[in-house]
Amino acid sequence: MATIRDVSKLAGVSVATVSRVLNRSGYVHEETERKVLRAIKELSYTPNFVARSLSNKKTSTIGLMVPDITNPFFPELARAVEDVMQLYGYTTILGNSDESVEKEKQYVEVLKQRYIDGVILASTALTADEVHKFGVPVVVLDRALTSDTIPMVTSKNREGAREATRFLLAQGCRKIAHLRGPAQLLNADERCQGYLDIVEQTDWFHPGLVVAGNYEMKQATDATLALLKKYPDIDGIFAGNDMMAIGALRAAQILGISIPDKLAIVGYDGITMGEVVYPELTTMAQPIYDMGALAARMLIKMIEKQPLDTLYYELDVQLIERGTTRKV
Amino acid sequence: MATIRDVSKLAGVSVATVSRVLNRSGYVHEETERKVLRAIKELSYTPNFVARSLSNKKTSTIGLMVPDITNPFFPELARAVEDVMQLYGYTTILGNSDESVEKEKQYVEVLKQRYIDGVILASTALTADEVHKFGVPVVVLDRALTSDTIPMVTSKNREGAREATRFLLAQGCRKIAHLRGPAQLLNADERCQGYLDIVEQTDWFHPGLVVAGNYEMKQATDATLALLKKYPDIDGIFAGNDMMAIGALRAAQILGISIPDKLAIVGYDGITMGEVVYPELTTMAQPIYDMGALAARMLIKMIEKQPLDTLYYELDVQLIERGTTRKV
DNA sequence: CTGTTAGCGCGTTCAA
DNA sequence: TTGAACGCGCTAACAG
Repeated sequence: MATIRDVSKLAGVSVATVSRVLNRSGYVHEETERKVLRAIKELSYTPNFVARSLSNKKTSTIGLMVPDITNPFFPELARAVEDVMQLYGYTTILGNSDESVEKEKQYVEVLKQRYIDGVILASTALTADEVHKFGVPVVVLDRALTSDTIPMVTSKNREGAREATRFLLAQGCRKIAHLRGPAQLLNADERCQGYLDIVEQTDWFHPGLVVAGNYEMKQATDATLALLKKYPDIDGIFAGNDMMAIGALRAAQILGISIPDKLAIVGYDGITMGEVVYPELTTMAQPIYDMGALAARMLIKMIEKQPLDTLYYELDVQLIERGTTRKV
Repeated sequence: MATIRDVSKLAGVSVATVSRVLNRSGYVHEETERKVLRAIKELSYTPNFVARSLSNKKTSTIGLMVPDITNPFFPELARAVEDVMQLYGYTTILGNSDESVEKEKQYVEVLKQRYIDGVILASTALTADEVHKFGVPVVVLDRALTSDTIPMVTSKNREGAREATRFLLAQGCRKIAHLRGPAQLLNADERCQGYLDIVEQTDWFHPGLVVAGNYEMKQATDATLALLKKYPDIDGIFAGNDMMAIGALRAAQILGISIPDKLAIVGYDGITMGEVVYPELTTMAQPIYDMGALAARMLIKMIEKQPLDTLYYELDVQLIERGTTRKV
């Protein structure tokens, strides 16, 4: 690998000059620039990022922490982040935290040793304080922590949940249950709240219609089986995420309940899996890709010290009507 | 951030000595070591990887190139790679190539600038020659290129396809079709070959039973719709991957063909999506996680200049019987 | 406009 | 067993 020194010799100039044309910093005579460029081409020189990083303290590398890339919500997010980063000349390091606060902190430490420029935390369980201590630019994605100083992007969980529930009502459902997500997660709370906003005042509502879940399919299947056994007159289910909605669908299929005629189901997320089940899942879709891309853009701005016009983005969600609800 | 110099001052020794205890290289008096360790702790010093990399030419970072992390086969692979890398103190950079040879090459160049230690290429379209030119350790995963000098891990595609087809036969299927993968991919060829090995000599076989596909669901649905219309007596389908198998299942559902009674389906891969459809997909499962983990281990060995006992691993596949085939 | 030189933080001879 | 000093490749003053 040729170095900047080789180039400077071949071009008959100093390394500083080469550095200048490389970084478009400072003045360089046109003629000189041409010579340098020619030398660069001839040696097929490419600057060494590590050396540059050492003096710069900038690596053009960011970290993306997800709970588990295997969880169907995150690949699309990761894709979006990577796409944008790539576009701006950044490289992205992937980390799985398994929802463990410890692993997450530890990972960030490792990344800091490597002079990482910034971090995107998807679905973190960290507190705002802990995040501040990192000392590197951070954007938080999805399951937000509560803070008005940390840049964040989410979707309109509560409003989306309301809309989904209203939709079920409009479909003619007269007893709607909710499979809620894990208690520690803010977004699970918000979605549950949205559901309650709509149904709490109805004459048929009672707390037994809200069932605890963990965002996973298997558990949701079992829970739904039990739920439908106890309350056979339930004719609508709003699930806190798509995986649980699919779990509910599975339960209905096991019980031979016809979907969507006897039971309508609406999920939340808009992951691809909703399209492979049959009937296909009606869902309140988050703009997953957009969320990732936006977070990436925000982070880049922070890294490059540009001002953020908004610190907190709450993106719109959109109902996608498919087979698990009736056409109206 | 404290530097090695700060530590050396506090401990009253030279930076060389600190370096020695840090890397367990050379002799250090026990007493001296204690002093150094104490200073390190006191300053909560942690070595700067970038500086270390510059003199080392080693970054403890590897690149993982996948066609698209959004494709359900790859998250599990990525997870495995990341887990192992993490375990050995490496960090992994994720890249999506979109199957483009150009993007892939370009990405590797970027990574080389960053002194990446090695690369795992999942499903590459590069030739052996091109890979050699990289000049960094490489392990190729999944859709192998043909070369006996590049370390590689795959699964027993041909044998697995045979077994899957035989299984369908044993189920009593009397006319089995095959949805094959893209022509450029070696593994698609191998799986198709395996299918042919079994059925070519039967009296019912004819080339019309092999249908071209692209490993995607939508196209497989359409293809299957057409296929079943043309040959209504098909009672078994072996798909080149799970997504196409799910597409076939969807086609059957649309046509109201009862699965598995009238039509049995077997996929290939063992991705999680096979478990969310109903009936659940019978599939010839690859040990995806193991493949990723193995590739990661191989790469680490190469990086650390340890000898590889085997250059080419072909892991066993395993039939997972689920709902799209009858119980025998 | 251009060159010299001092860091960036750490590893590694080479002497002592 | 320890320390001084140079090199890794590049950026950024500071002089000219």
